[in-house]
Amino acid sequence: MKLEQSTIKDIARELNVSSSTVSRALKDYPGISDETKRKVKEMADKLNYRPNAIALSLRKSRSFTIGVIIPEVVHFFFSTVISGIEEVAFSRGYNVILTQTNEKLAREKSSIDTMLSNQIDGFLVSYSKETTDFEHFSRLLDKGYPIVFFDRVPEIEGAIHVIVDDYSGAYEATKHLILQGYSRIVHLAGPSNLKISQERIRGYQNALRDFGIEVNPDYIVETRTDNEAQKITAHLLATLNPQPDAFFGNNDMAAVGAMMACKAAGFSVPDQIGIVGFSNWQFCSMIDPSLTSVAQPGSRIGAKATEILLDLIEKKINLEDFEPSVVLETELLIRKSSVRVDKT
Amino acid sequence: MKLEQSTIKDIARELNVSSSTVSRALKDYPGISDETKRKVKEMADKLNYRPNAIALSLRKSRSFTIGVIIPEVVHFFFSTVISGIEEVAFSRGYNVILTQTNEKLAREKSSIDTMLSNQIDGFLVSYSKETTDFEHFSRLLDKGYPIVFFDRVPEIEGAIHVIVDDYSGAYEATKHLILQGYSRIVHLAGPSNLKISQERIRGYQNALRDFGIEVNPDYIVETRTDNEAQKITAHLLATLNPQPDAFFGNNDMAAVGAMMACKAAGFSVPDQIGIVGFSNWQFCSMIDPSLTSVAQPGSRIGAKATEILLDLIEKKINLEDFEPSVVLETELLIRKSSVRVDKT
DNA sequence: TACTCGAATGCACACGATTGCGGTGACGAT
DNA sequence: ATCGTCACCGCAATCGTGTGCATTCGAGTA
Repeated sequence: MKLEQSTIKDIARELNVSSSTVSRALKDYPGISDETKRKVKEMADKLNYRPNAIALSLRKSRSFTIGVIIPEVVHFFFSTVISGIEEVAFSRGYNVILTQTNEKLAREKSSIDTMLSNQIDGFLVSYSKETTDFEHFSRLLDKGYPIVFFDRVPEIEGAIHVIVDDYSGAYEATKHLILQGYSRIVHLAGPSNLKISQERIRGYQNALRDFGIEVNPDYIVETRTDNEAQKITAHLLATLNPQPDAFFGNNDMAAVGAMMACKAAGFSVPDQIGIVGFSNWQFCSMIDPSLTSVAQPGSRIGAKATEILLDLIEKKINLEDFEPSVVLETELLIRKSSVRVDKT
Repeated sequence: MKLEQSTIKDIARELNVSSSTVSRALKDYPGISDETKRKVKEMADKLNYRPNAIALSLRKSRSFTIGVIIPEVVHFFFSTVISGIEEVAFSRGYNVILTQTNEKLAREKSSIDTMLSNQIDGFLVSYSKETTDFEHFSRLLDKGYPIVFFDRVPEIEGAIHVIVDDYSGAYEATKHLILQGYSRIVHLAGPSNLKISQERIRGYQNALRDFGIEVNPDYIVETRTDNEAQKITAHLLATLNPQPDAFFGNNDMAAVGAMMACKAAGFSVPDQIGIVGFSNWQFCSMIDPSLTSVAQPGSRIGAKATEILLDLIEKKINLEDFEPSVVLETELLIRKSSVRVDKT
């Protein structure tokens, strides 16, 4: 029932030396005889010694732990980001402590608090949908706390971002639909307080304009939950005039919802109605027709954000002379849901 | 640029009292005057004091942190488990530190090492596919370290498990196919060293037997990666004699792969070939035809495992008088892929 | 012999919080 | 004047590790 780890003192006692000697011997300090080093290391091995990271953290005011704050774990995109984060953190010897906010601001704040208590070395944050005021972040930034935001990023001066090029992703998706002959394209948009939603709307609008299609505000509809896209689409199909012939979803769930609604209403996809999603979730290639989607490199986002954060922590880079925003390219993966054989 | 948190000493200095008094005042110890308590708390507030969890951990040999070791983060089932874990841990004041093994044994071991260094209070583990020897776990158990295994569980004496009833899940799925009139049912099985795979195979076999259908070993095929199910299915359709009329996948990816292969080969699902998956991934209801699947309550598994672990850590329960295995029920969600209109 | 010098090692404190034990001063009782 | 009591508070050790400085010891030198 004893969980006792052996400590440096145990080794010291066994060998009748002081703990300082043991500490130095283990780290190959000069000024310790080879003989002693050998004996210490042997004994450490024998006692199955593991340095107490907690004690180390206390001493160095460094925990070698980074805190990740995300809205939801059960979300394909975020899970890939986490994976990227974990990969880089592990390889550089850092631990990852994880919380999800479930899109709640209160939870976001309290997570930050407990992480601060735990002396984490830095934050990786994608904030909640409820978050409109960023004071709790800027306060940390002012104190010099390393934070890297990803995906959902606040407009705070000096805050470092890692994002995908939502604008051009949306632009390319919309352009693709236009080139396939669709013209009455509905955008099922995301929450308007998120910059990513705004950027995607902008990309959508500009693509339309560039091809001489008028932007109709009725064609931009905000969907809040994952499930309501289907209902909304059914409603739009029944009421919009002229009737839309394509749907561009802010995410894949919305796009799939739209697809189901179209099918249910008797339209064929892609012949009558084209559909494009955003995120390239796993199921895109599994559904019928397979869903064209804008791929976000989630794992690369996580990896890149983590690299920057750790560089900041280790002072390899300075906040001042650092490019505050890293933009990763998206990729439009064209599948069946948006490719018409007959392009009339 | 100062990250300095204020400490108990700072409060003490400001107020000209000793740090012990501050500590006691903050925790409402008796023997401290109300006046002092008030002043201390005020000052703590003013200095934005946050207790240093690291120092506390060192003192109490408790970190209020649990370690989660899973094969992969980017996996619908595991992400729901993580979500459940995080939920319970957060509500009980624990941190979650996360690593993925990517199915590598070496990574599993090294993760355990760093977590031990970090003095975590207990482990939640689903081991890697490479893991066949459990010595690194049983050694910890022998030392009295709290571990709760979930989903993939080792056969170690005294190890606590939280699993779903894979056997009856598979049994019900197979039974459902049989009742729908399918009889030549292929099982696309998982890695045979995992108990969950074995249990699912057993459920499949027993259902067949109970309905008087002979178990044909050729109809049980192991699929190792997520992507190969499609190829394997195509091959089976071309070579097996008699030709199968249903596929029961060890997971949803395999089932979808089978579905695509069937469609590609010109069979209609579910009329000619029935398909059932396992896990009830999000996309099950989004594909066409929607996929019948055995739902695993991932989030409940995570939550339950965490509750048990924390109870163990807090000695609310004893290993000795504890039911070592918690089995959660699965639920067969019947959708279109397995329901024939014409049951000939 | 006395002195210096370098190699090897120990002492003591720091990191931040907790806690058993003992100290201080006021006050009342004898 | 002495003692006991009580409320209130401080001292110092502790957790495990790292590190500046002092110490020890033996060898070498004048």
